[in-house]
Amino acid sequence: MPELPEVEVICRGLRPHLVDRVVTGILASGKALREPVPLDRLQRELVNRLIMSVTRRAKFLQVGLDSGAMLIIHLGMTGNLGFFTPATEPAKHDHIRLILDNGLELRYNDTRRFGSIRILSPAEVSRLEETVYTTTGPEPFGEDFSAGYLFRLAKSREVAVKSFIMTNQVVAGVGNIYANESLFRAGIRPDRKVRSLSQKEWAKLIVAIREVLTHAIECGGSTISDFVNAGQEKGYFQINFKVYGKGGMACTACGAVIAKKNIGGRASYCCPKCQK
DNA sequence: CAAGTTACCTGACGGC
DNA sequence: TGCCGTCAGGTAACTT
Repeated sequence: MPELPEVEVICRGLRPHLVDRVVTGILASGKALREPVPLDRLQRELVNRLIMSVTRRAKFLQVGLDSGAMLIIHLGMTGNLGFFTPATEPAKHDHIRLILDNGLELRYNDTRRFGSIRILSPAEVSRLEETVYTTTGPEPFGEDFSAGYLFRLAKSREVAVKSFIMTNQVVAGVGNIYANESLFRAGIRPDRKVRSLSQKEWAKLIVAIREVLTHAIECGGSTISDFVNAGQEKGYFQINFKVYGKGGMACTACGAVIAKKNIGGRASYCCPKCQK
């Protein structure tokens, strides 16, 4: 489900309700996510600590505690977080419930259980990039995500540009939807081999990625089937999709038929006329 | 070493 | 009605 915009929307929704709160208890389904839920460590290192910050790195949510420890949550494909009253009946696939000191609960729901929850000690937090983020590249809004960086990284490689920008080590947070949409916005075909792109095309693609992600965040993310923010509201960027999920339909810019093909095992869409 | 494939898990949908 | 194959927003661990 969530790519960078959806995680950012959830992050912004969580922050005002979590900062200055204390987790007073934890309930878990007992089912493992991508990794087993470290319930004992959570009881010891999360419960009764004051929450200081809620931030995002790539598609990870980072909850900073007054001890210097940090809770790190990844939503996988179907993960979601929201606030509920204790009286609200738990939903199917609610796996973790954090009881808060303001009478609400933060619930983590994840149908496919591809997400993860980790707790890091202050020592581990000080080595975040070498530990959790070893395969996580630059943030798309950071200054080290530049045309020169991409050109150098790509010059001796043959992979399709769409697979390349979906690789977290290249740039963090761009998944299938926003890779398709960004390449349309940049006028670049998704199956172009990366070594064929000029510095100018990389510069154009960077601008397109930033604009698409920014617009999606402003729209509250994209709701394909079930994404909701922390307040259980849907996003509406999907009404702005130009190519994603539109195979066989007319391009809104030129009227040509949007093509669908498989690139690197993922559904890929492009306008054969607008994208070169 | 880069690039392609498989695996993790549940559910929705279309075809028969 | 149900069974089967396919597909889905992610990513790490394989294989080639």
